[in-house]
Amino acid sequence: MKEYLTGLIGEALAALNAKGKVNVELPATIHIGRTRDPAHGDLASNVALTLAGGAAMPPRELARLICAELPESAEISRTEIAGPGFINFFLADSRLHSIVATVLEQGAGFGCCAVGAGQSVQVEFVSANPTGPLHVGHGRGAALGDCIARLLEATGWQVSREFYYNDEGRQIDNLARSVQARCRGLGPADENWPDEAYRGEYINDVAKAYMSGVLTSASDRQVQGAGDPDDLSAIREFAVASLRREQDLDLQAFGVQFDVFFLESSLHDSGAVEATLNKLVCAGHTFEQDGALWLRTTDFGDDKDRVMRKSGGGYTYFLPDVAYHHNKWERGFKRVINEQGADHHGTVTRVRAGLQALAAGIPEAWPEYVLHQMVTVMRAGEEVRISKRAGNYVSLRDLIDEVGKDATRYFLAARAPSSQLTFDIDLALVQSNDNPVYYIQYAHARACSVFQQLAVRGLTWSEEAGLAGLSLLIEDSENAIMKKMARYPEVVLLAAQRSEPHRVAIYLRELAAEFHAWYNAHRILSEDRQLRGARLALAAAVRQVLANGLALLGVSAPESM
RNA sequence: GCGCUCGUAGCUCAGUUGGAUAGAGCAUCCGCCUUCUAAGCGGACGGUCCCGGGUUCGAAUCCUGGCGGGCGCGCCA
Repeated sequence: MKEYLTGLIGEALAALNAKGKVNVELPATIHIGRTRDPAHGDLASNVALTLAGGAAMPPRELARLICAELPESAEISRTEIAGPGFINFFLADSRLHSIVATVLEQGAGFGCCAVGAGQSVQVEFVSANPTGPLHVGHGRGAALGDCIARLLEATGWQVSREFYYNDEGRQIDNLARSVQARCRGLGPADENWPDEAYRGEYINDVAKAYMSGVLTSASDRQVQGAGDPDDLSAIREFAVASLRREQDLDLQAFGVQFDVFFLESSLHDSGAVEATLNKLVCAGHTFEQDGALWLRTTDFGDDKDRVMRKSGGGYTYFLPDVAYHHNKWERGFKRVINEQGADHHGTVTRVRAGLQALAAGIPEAWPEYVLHQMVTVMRAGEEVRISKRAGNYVSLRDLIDEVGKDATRYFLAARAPSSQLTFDIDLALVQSNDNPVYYIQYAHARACSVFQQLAVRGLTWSEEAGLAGLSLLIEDSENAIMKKMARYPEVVLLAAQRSEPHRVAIYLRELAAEFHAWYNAHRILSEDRQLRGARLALAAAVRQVLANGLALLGVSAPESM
């Protein structure tokens, strides 16, 4: 529709030029925007404002000339000049009504498009190391990453969800030693309790399971407890599997699934880390200093050079990171989105610099990053510092158990990733009924219940007849709903393109509000059969759009509440 | 100190890449259930869009300088 209007305006300007009434250069782009206030029509253009200077006439005068010269169109009921010189377009009612038919016809596919068709994209998210249960911060990553993946799927992309973690290394050693200490009956208060050991109660559970020979299975591994407190390596294997399993359960409760679990250790085992190192050395971007091997990342925009191999001989985390991303590239992902907490923003430049140094033809801005700001957790008016070592935890699972999957997902996905968010546990519990997600779900349930009432009253409705009577929908609240529904595909596309799922959440709240207002003001099950039919068609369309949007957020759409 | 990021109503947050009178929810106050679900609706109250300059027809939005919060700056991951 916007393209259509720019075409009309272009024609009008060309005609004015030809007639010599004005002399302006045709702009490269004519901007058409949606109006905020219904009194300003449906769409508006600022073209007269931007061209007034060049045309040497007042904007309103130019706008008047353009309007007079606009070709006749059945799509537009009227135009109007407003404010400093905006041209407001009022669309024909038939145009507005057609959205109802479109929604019902496309069903679950309404809002989807094919801009990503034939292309694959990898979304990496959560990527928590198996040293403890997932906390609220991971939850935000899980909600955002999964919603971004769903948005990409809705816009035609083929999406692979990936979870990367380290199953060896220092953190994992520490985990193993912590479990071992528990196996030996030690507690944090004991003298021989290892330094830096994890104190959480879950460590004790793992130790007990290990000692009693439990078979633990995670989505990507399965290990039996060996029962030997001296076998640190067996403890490590078992502990990693146990915590992976716990995380699986957390993710499952949250409605998140992964296609690939990628182990950092596999990069070492396959020789990919060394191969990456060799390539970097051969490419001539490395140097030795103080016994360590450095990569000159400053050549690629970093603010300081980075060590790859320590003077002691081991590799820093930086090198496997580069190897991992090179691996992603070699797997053929021309597009990769990494969803991470903002505390990792330092790695963005580093990893990209490392990839550039490989000279593998990887674009400079690859991979993409979506960094969410930190979640601060408040309880009893005080900030809860999350510390694995202290066992001070606000686990994702607790949250799901207490306020529910839907409310938690909505809460964590409904804010822009770039905004810090405060999760007040007490408030979340007290106000769980005031969570906007229920407001949206309630609108869906209400729409469903109207159809149940229809059956109860022994009435019937056909979509065909309902659509035939759409011209009877003349109330302001009905127009508002139809306008809002027509926007849905744009919202989905924008949210997908910008990796901002919160746009869908905000939109759904607005649509639900329009629906509730209409529901309160007018009876859908009117005595008038034709009007009833048309309103039921509108209700069915709203129900569909709400369901589609909630699905993008991974939130259920209940038929009754 | 340097880098990234954010700053909008008492609180939590939107604001469609520069548009018209800056919007929601919660909280507070006043109304609405013998009629399709009151987890709802209508109304009121509430603003120095952190501050100062700049760009232009027009700035919460872009540029610049401050102030304030968060995060990151290790041969830790």
